[in-house]
Amino acid sequence: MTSRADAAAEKRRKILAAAVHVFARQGFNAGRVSDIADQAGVAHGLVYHYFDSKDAILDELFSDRWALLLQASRQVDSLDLSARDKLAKVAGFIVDSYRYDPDLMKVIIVEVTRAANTFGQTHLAEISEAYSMIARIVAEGQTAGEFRDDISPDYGAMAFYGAVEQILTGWIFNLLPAGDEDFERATEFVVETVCGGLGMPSRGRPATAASD
Amino acid sequence: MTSRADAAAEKRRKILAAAVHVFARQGFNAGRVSDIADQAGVAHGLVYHYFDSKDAILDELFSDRWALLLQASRQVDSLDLSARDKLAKVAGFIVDSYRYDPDLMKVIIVEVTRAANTFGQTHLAEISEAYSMIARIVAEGQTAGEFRDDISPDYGAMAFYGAVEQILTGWIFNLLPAGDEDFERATEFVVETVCGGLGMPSRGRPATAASD
Amino acid sequence: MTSRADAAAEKRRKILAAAVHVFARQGFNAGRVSDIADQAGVAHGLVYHYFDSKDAILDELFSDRWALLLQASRQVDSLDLSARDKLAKVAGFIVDSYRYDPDLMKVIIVEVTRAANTFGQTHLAEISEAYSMIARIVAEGQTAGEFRDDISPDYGAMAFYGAVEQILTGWIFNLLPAGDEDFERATEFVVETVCGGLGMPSRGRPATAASD
Amino acid sequence: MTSRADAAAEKRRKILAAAVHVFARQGFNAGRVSDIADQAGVAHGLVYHYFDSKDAILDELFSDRWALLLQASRQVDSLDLSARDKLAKVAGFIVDSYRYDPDLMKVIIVEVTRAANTFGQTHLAEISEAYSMIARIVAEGQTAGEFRDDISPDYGAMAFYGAVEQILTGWIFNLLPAGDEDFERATEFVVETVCGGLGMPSRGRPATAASD
DNA sequence: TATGAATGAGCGTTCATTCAT
DNA sequence: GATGAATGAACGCTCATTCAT
Repeated sequence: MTSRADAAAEKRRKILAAAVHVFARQGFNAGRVSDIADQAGVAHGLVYHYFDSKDAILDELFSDRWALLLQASRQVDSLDLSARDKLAKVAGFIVDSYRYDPDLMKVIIVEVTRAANTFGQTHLAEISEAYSMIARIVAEGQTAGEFRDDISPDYGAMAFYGAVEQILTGWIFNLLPAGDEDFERATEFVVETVCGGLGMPSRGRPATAASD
Repeated sequence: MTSRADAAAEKRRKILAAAVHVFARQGFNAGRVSDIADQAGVAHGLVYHYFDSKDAILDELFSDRWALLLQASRQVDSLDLSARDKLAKVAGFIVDSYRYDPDLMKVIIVEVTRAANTFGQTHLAEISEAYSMIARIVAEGQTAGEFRDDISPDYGAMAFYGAVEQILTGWIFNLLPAGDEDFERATEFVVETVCGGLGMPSRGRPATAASD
Repeated sequence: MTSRADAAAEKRRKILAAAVHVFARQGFNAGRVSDIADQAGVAHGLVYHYFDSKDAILDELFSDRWALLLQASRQVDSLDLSARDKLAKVAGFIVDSYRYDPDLMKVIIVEVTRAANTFGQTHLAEISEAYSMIARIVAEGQTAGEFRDDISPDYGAMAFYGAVEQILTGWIFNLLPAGDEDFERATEFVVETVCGGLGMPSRGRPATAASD
Repeated sequence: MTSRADAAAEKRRKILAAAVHVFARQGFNAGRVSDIADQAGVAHGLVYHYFDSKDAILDELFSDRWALLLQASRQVDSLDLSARDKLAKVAGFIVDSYRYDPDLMKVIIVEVTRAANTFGQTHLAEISEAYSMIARIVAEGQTAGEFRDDISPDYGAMAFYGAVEQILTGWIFNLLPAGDEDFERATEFVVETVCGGLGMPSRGRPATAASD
């Protein structure tokens, strides 16, 4: 009975997947609606039956995936874990997102989270919610005495998220190896770097910060 | 004597500045060549007297500024400083670049360093040279016993650079306060986060990493 | 059933006809794509739905018509006729082409067959095939003893074709009367001139050439 | 004393020569004024000191050369020669013109004598004067009983001129060999073809023309 | 004379979007 | 739902011409 609705939903998904493919390879601007239609195997007019505009496609692509990230972060935050482990789970989720669908994450990172004049602005609320969520985890870590409190949670969160996104950027640009084991170690490396610091643990606390 | 040549060079600079202005506000794609000409107060044809194409303008904008970053990094690396202080100087240079000309750095970050399909690809060699330079500083820190050596210098460099760029992104998106004191503290925060770690110093070595 | 495809093909033909009209009056360079669209009564964007470029329109215009000329020449050559009658048929075909669609032949002659730097170069193979075909007819006439053999077939062919094209040029420039009877006599005149010669038949063979 | 005027005239000639070079290689439309200036080794603004416009350059190029042709034809006509010999001298002059300065003749043939919408129209009077001159020679030949009178002098003239121009076209397109001996034989071939006819002299009068 | 910076009209082309079928 | 013909705003770029120096 729902076969018709199913078929429609199926087409819709096909178009979204095609858009990911096209945007990842050509970029949002260079990727034409007709390229998406070709990739999806439909007439390009049909794209407008399912979506209001080319922008709307990227909007949906981003929002859907980002909602998962927000949901995952929210859920992680509610668990009874150390701040560090929470950050590890968030980083893991992002890395796995890339691992599972690199094209989609590439599109999101390249076309949205840094696109200050276009989609980044449109989705600013969603994006900053993720940052806030991470900042909250950091703040909780500080409150719990797990994290030092001389670093603003906002800055800490940005540093953490930036480090993670940059690793993905490294994969996107083919500057970092992207084998299975690399994905597995990446999360650990990032968390270890941001939480443990690059410096030797024995080396006492940052003289620089103290003396400054 | 060279007044005519000077005037020409001056116009050229004016067009570049106008391009920065336009690209920062409208983005590279939405920013029209005629917008740049208007902003520079010249006929749009003149833009093509000084530049081969719209692309060439952004290329030059990026390459000129990035060359300064590479040069500064190279110079920093040659100094007799701890790895941490070297990273601090590099981060400081990037932050100051933004402080001195936020529009230009916004353009670079938004339109180039993450633009995997367009300018990022074109300038990949220059971009990755910066990453390599940072990785070298990390590696030297490891060799000197200042940094732990269980984190790949490449990943460490990416984490460090990503953290810095994300702070700038925060400013660009107006998500982080961007007053004078903020600029001043930012460098310290990032370096302290990446080198010292968010975790409490007393907390010994990362249990996670060790047990994993 | 194929009404839609038919309508599309019809539009395509309409655009080609409009292009002939525009190119014949303004020349290829001065004739704008939007002029063609206006003449065809369509939006100028549609021109690019059917053709790759403005150049492609002229390419097709030429190639289609020239193919007919080549085909006609080929067919004529296969008939059991004297060389003179074959040339008469070829000349007649060209004259009739002009008579039937003077604008198209004007475009071909003005924009292609003499355009050594642009379209003439592009279509050199097609153009020279026509010359070769004529040269072959001349050569066969020589072999058969119908034509004298002291004139290179290549030169003879060029002289013949040049004479024909020049008559058309005369019509194009309005230097020769172009009434129905003129078209009818033109072929005869050209053939008679080139085959029979302007000189008096009784006058024996070229004293000049011999004495020179 | 006139050294300054001489120098100026020298520059002027240099620019004309450069224009010939450029127009012959790129065509009138594609050849830019700045290309001409480059070729002449002067600033492109200077071109406008000597010429009113780009068009004016080609106008002068054509008119100067064509005036020589008209003058030569006029002079030939005044000589006491057979019509055939007069035509031979005219053809020889044209062939020699090409031989002496192929680029200039290429420009004239490609950009003017067939350019019905642009320069051909502008110079129609000059062009048609040449045709008339040739037609007069033919007519005189008929009056003198040297040429048959069943071919209109106008058509005969067009056939003759077209044949000559087509030989030049063959050289321009590299379809005919263009060695010294080729130049020498070319005139003879054309005159022999047009005056003597391709047909065997013995062959009596054209049956076709008579019966048609 | 000579330079080349400056102008701006003009054109080919692209492509998101609409809509009749 | 599905097609793809049709639209037209928009934009990068060219280049003849002008003119201050």
